[in-house]
Amino acid sequence: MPKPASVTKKRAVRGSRTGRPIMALLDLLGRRWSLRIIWELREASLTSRALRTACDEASPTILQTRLTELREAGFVELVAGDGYRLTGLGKELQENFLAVHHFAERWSKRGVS
Amino acid sequence: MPKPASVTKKRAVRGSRTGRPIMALLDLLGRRWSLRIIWELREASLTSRALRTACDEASPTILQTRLTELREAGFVELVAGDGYRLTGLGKELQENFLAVHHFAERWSKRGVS
DNA sequence: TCCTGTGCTACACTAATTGTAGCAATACGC
DNA sequence: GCGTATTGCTACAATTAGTGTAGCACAGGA
Repeated sequence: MPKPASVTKKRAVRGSRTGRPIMALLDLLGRRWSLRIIWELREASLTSRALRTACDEASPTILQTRLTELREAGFVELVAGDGYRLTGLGKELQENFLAVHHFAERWSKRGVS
Repeated sequence: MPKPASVTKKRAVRGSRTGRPIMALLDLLGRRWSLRIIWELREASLTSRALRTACDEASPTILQTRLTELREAGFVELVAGDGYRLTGLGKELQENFLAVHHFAERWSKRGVS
């Protein structure tokens, strides 16, 4: 059973002190693997192991850290027997990134010097 | 022993080897201050000092690194006498983030526990 | 029982980021 | 000329964040 992770001390999102939510979000998403995790969960829920595989065998330490942060932010949830998946809020965020995805395709086609 | 750290050695975007541009983009944007820089340049060009101020006095070392990466990616350019500004490509990317900005506002209004 | 898979953590190591200081070049006013 | 201020940018030690490997406790299934 998941034990309440009590000892997470520092997790306040940088920029949140400014009172501008975009700063807090930009900071959270600007941490390694955050965007990638949301991206990989875009279609189906994944177990922690499957997510690790999808994320190019990233370190479980940092994946676990990011998952905790994303869960606290309300973007991701852990469903018993089904692994991690996006919440409604997470799906909303992900949809905003679809545009970025399409942009990435166009971007890659340009001479990136 | 501390190694002789030469600057600007490795900057290939992680994930680019997979051939999936979204991975390369997610990795580039997932580095600290990348998203923030694009955000701060959304309306006007800024000199390096002004950008540093806008970015909460972030270290010039990393800002310079990110600016170089973003310039190589074609999102940002340095205009003599006018500082840094988004390119057409950068503006395009930034527009995709407007949706995320609006999302951030709604996100902050929810009980973030 | 022995497997296997899950979420998750410990640990030492390496890479990334920070903070402070400072450089060379340019442009001002004197 | 000289001082001074601003630009883009860099050095470097210290700190923080992330990596990689190993392993834990728990929950089925055979």
